[in-house]
Amino acid sequence: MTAAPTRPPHPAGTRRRAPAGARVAAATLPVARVLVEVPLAHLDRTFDYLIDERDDAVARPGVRVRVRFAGRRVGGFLLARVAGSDHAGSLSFVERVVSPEPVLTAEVAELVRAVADRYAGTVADVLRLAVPPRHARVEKALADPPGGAEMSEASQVRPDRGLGRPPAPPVPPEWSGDYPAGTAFFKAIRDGRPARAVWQALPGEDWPSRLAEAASAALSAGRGGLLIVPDATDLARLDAALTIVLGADRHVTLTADLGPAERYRRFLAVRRGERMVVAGTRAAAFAPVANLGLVAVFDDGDDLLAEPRAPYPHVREVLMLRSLARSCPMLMGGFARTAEAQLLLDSGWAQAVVPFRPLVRARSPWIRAAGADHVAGADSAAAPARIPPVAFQVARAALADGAPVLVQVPRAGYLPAVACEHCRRPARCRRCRGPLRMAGPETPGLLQCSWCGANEAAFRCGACGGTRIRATTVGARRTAEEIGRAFPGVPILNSSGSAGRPQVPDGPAIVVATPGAEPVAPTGYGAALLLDGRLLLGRPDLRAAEETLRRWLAAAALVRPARRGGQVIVGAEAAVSTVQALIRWDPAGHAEAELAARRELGFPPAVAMASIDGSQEAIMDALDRLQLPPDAEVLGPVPLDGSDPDADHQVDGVTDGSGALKLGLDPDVGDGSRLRALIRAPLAQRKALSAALHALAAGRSARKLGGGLRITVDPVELI
DNA sequence: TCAATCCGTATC
DNA sequence: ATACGGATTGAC
Repeated sequence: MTAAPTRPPHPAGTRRRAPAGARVAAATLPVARVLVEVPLAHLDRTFDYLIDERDDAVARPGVRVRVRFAGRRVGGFLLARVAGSDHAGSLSFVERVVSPEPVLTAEVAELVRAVADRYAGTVADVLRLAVPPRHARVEKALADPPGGAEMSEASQVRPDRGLGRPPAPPVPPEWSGDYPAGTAFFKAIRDGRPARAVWQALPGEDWPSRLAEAASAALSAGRGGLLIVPDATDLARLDAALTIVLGADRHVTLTADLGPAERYRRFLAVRRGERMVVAGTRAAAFAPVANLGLVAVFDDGDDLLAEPRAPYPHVREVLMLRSLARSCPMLMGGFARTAEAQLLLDSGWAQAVVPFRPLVRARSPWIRAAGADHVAGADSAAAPARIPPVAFQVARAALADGAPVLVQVPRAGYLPAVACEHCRRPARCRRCRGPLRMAGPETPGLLQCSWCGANEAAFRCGACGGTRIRATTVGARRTAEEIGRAFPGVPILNSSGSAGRPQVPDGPAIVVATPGAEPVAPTGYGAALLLDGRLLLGRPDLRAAEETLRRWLAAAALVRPARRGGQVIVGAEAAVSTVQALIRWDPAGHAEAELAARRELGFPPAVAMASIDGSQEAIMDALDRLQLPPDAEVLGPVPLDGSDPDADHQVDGVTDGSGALKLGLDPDVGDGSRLRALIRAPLAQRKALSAALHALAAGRSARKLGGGLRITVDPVELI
C-alpha cells in the first residue's frame, strides 16, 4: 500500500445516524482501508472509510471494526491508515472500533491474501480460519492491554519475563550424527538463514524432540517458531518435548478444541509476543508468531492437515507461503515422504535431510511380508486365517520377550462392511440404502446402517432376496477378539479414532489400533502386525500407495530395532513395490517413483489441478465463462454421485424423511444431479489458473449465481 | 402520467 | 447479500 492521492476526505456531514453529533475525521491519516467480512467473491478487496478523530488512537492496522456496508452493519479488519482515498464517491465513517487489539498482523494479512489467491478463495473465508473469534471477557481480563499507547511493531514484541534470547545451542547429537545434512540445516535455523528441508525421520526417531530442538535454534536467533502436527496426540508429545527443551514459558499450544476463551487468550499471548513458539494443529498454521524463524510440519501426508472448510488450504502450502514471504527456514518432516515434498526436492526449493543409510538399517525392525500365498482362503477378508500364521509366531515371540505388540487394522468397528452371502452385493439399508455393518458380537443378527443409524434385525438382500450375510471387512474390535483368543491372559488395548490413546505398558500387551491412532510404547513395540494391506493398497485413490506406505512406516517406526528383536509382519504381497519400499525402509525411493508416475499420468503434484462441482446448469455456465490459461485442459464434466463406488445401482430419488416433494425451485437440487469437472494446467500456469477460477467466482457472485458451485484448487479427493 | 415492478449494478 | 436507480410495464 503506497501513499494515496491527497484528495481531501469528504466529511459526510449529511449523515445524522452517527452516535450524537456530526463526526469529524482524524487530523492525520484519516482514511482507513478496511477488509469487510462479506462472503462475496466480487467484493474480495478493501474499502475506504473515514476514522473519527475520537477513534484515532485505537484505529490502528489489524484491529477489528464495524462499518456500514451496502446499508447494513458488517464486521471488518482495518488493514492500513492512509492520507486519502481513490474512491470517487463519499466515504462513510468507521462506525466503531471493536477492540484496540491488532489481531490481524501485517504478516498474517499478507498471508491470508496469498492463501486466498492460491486457492481461488476469498480473503474473508481465509480470515475466518486465521483469526479466532474475539472473546471480550478474555480481552478485558488480560493485564496490560496495549491501549492507546503508540507502539512500534518491534516494541509490541516483548520477550521479557526474564527470558531474553537464549544462548546459541550446540548442534544436538542427533541432528549432527544421524543426518548428513542435519548440521547445516540446524545451523541455518540458528543463524537465521533461510533454508528448507524435507526431513526423513529415522525409524524410532523421537521426532518431537528434534522439532523442539529446531525451535530452540530459532529462539536463539531471536526469532519465533511455528510447529504444526496432524492431531492432538502428536501435539501432546510435541508439547512435552518443548517443555523439556525450552522450559514451560516460551511456547504455547493451539488447537480448535480449547474453547473460545482459552483459544483467544493464547492467540493474544502469541500476538503480543509473549510466546515465541507455537505448536498446534492445522488452524495454528496462521498463528501470528512474531518474527518467524522457523515453520515446521510433521507428517505432511496426513489428510488432517488439509482444511475441510473453503477454500481448503493445506498446512504445507500455508507454511510454504509464510516461508517464502519471510524468507524463514522451513522443515517438512515425517517417516514417509509425500509426492509434494519430492517435487520440492526435485525443483531445488528444499533440500533433503535423510539419515545415514547404515543407521536406517541399524534402527529399523526386521520387516517381512506375508501376502495371500501365506494365508489360506485369503480372498475372503473374513476368513479366520486372515491373520497369517507367521504373524502369530512373531507376536508370540515378542510377548514372550516381555514386549507389547502393535496390531494395525485399517478399519474401526466390528464388521464395518457386510454383504449378501448369496449374491455378494453390499448389504444396504432398506430406508436410505446406506451400507450396513455389524456393530458387535453381542447381537449377531442385528445390523446397523452406517449412514442413518437405523437398525436392521431381519436383513433381506434388495437384489436377490438372500437373508444371510457375510463379512467383507473386519474391523479393529473383531480383530482384537480374534487375537485375544489366541493369547489368553494377555491384556488387549484398543485405540482408534479421536478418542484418547491407551497407555501402553512396558510389558506384554496387545494393542489393536487403526492407522494414525497407534499409541507410542515406552521402550518400543516388540512387534507390529500390519493387517489387510490389500484393503489399503486397493483403494481407488490416487494416493493409495503413498498413503499406505505412510501408515505402515508410522507404525513400524514405533517398533524396536531388529537387533533388539523388533519385527514387523505386513499382510500384503512382497512383490508389490510399496511393500518393498517398507521392507527396505525406502520412503525416498517410493516418493520418487510416485512422483514419476504422477508426471506420467498428468496428476498432481506434477500438474496444477482444480475441480469445480455444482448443478449441471452451474457447471455448464462456469465452463462457458471460464477464461483458462493457454495450456489448461478440462476433464469431464462427469456426474458426481455422492454414493460409494460399490453401489450396485444409484439412489434415484432424494427422500428426506418428511416425504416432502422437491419442487425444483432451487436449481441446485432441482434436477438432483451434480457434475464435476477437473481442470488441469502445467505448474507454470498455476497462478493463472487460480486467478481464472477466482474471476469465475467473482463473475458468478456478481450475477447472484454464486451458490451451488464449489471450486477446489488441489482437491484432496481426485478419483 | 404515475406507480409498481424488473433488472442491473454498486457496495467506501 | 441489500439497496438503489433507471427502464419497463400496466392501469387510469
